Amino acid sequence: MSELQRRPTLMDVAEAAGVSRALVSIVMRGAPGAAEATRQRVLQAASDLGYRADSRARLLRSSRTKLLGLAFSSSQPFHAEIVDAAYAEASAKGYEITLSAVAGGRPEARAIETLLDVGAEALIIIAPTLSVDDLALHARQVPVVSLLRDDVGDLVDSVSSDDHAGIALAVDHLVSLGHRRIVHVDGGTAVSSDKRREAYRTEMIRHRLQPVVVSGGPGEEDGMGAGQILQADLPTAVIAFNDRSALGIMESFRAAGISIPADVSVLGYDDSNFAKLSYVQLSSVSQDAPLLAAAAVGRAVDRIDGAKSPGSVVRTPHLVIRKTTARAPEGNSDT
Amino acid sequence: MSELQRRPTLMDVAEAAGVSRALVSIVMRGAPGAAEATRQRVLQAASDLGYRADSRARLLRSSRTKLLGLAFSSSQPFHAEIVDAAYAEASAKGYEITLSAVAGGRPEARAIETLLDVGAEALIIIAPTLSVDDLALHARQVPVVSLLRDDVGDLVDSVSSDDHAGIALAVDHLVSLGHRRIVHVDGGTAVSSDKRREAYRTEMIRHRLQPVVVSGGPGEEDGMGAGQILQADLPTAVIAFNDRSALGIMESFRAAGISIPADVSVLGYDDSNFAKLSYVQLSSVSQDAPLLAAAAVGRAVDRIDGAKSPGSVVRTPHLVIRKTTARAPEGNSDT
DNA sequence: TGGTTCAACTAGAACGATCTAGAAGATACT
DNA sequence: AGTATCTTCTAGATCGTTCTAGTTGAACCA
Repeated sequence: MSELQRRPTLMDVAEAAGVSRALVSIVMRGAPGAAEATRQRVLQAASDLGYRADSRARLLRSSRTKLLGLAFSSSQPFHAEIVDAAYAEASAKGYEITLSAVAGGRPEARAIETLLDVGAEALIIIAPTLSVDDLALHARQVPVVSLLRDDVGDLVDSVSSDDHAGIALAVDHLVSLGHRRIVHVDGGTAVSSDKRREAYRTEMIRHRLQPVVVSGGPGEEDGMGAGQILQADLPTAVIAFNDRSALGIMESFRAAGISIPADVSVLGYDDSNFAKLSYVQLSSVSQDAPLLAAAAVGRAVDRIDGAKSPGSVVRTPHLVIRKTTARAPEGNSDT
Repeated sequence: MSELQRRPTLMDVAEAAGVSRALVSIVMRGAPGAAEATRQRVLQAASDLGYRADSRARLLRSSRTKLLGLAFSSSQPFHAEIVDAAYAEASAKGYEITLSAVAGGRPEARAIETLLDVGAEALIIIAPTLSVDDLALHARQVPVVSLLRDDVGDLVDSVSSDDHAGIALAVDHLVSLGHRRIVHVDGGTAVSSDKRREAYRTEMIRHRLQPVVVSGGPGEEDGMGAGQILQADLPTAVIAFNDRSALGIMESFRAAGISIPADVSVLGYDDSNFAKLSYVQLSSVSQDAPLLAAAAVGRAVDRIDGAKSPGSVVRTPHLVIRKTTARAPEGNSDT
């Protein structure tokens, strides 16, 4: 019944159309050098046979794959947003993207192997955890672009978001609303947690305010825990490490009857999809996934096309104000 | 400085080791037919040169890619869970997986093209939206396994979860807790919404209870809307189309001061990652992503290895009871 | 001694595309 | 007419592997 027939080759199409292999190749690539009539005849034959070029053979010969390898972590919603955007950008530049996920039992190194095996011409790695040396090793073979991490040595490109600027936006926004007691719930050991914490400290001091950091983490649970601690001596505003943490903080406040933003303002980071939900409406610092993705794809393509030296691109995040931040409550002065 | 050097080939290794190309090939594949001493010499030369087999050439020749193509939707967290599990299962069976995402501007057809282009030997498509005819078309070329959808004709395999059994579990559970006024908030136009709604109806009738369906959808917002409606005449239990909808329903109840599960029990569907969160603790019907993924990969590999006819596998979901379901409140009799 | 068997190795043809160089035929120019 | 030029097409090499069919030489046996 459903037997798998051998895949037709250039030769089959050539015979069917009564021309040479080479000419079929010309027609299929849309290259110049074929008469219009013949072109039509060949295309007809090809579609009759259900011909589809074997990319292995094609790429073996031409050594161009037009393929960008993208390694991401399947458990991170933010990565998924970047993946989406990368597809769009790549296809606009005439490239395809192959994905490889870093999952539970699947280390980054493995994901990269796979990408190279299918012939990616460049690697885009979201938040690489590999050592600088390992990254450099791969960079000798193909251009490597690191996304969301910038301390990757000078052999690999990096595209990242300016954490300091993001936190500065957050602090400025809250200060301009009259807040003075602004606490930061940090990301614990998560990537870029250190940067954001330090940025928070310097920005607070710049405003001549007292920085207070409560330790947290990247998940809702971490936010919950931090929220409990904060209730003992409630500040007027909280800057969370990310949106998920913010969600936990808010949940803990709500359970205690603390109202947001009347009693306390909460600001997230990432502007994740769920921040937009009607019942969340979380104000957040947006890293703008589409822009980051576009920049990464752009770098990768430039490098493939011969741009000599790697460089680093830093994008400035922006603030998305929704319903969880408001003016500081009256008569709440600090130290 | 960082110039990309030409990738070393079998020939280079052969010269370095002073043997023929063929022998190097034998050694690299670990095939029998080389003396131990030579084998070591070749391996040494290979690692000195940093040799890594060109899979395009290899696969062109052997016409085996050991590659499974997996198409998924990047915006669905549940798909991500399946992807994770599929990786593990595939590598246990000696296969690699290439991913292709169905994203905003990127239709399923495009994703499939890409998978075939890189040489996938079989296609696993999560919740395919393609027509039965289109699927059959691809199935003539490679084995195709449909995940989470079973009406796909008899040329393609399907692995799905038994929606009727899942809903039956849900209804039975609530009935056993003494609930009689159980409402279903459906999934609107979402895939398998019809099936779950019908299953709910028959199961309710089987228990001689009055089925009541409120129309909803797959997102939190849809749940919110349905929650508002339900408040007018509160039932003792709600079965949501999925977890996200359940979350919306709960949020709407909470805002109205209705307590869960004291006043009303809420049951989700999917057992998503967030259902486990400490402040959610949602009871839910689990479709068991790892099992589904394993079954799909298993089918794909069997078909590649020559299993003749496609078949369909249906897995039975199970119930995960957490904190949102409890005994029905006393003295709340129905019609 | 001469034949068989076996392990260790190699030459060269695949695989299915692209690419280079050139042939054949039509057209234009002097 | 003779030649240059352009378009359309083709033969054959090539990419880096694997595979088939050997070849070589040593060991074994009667």
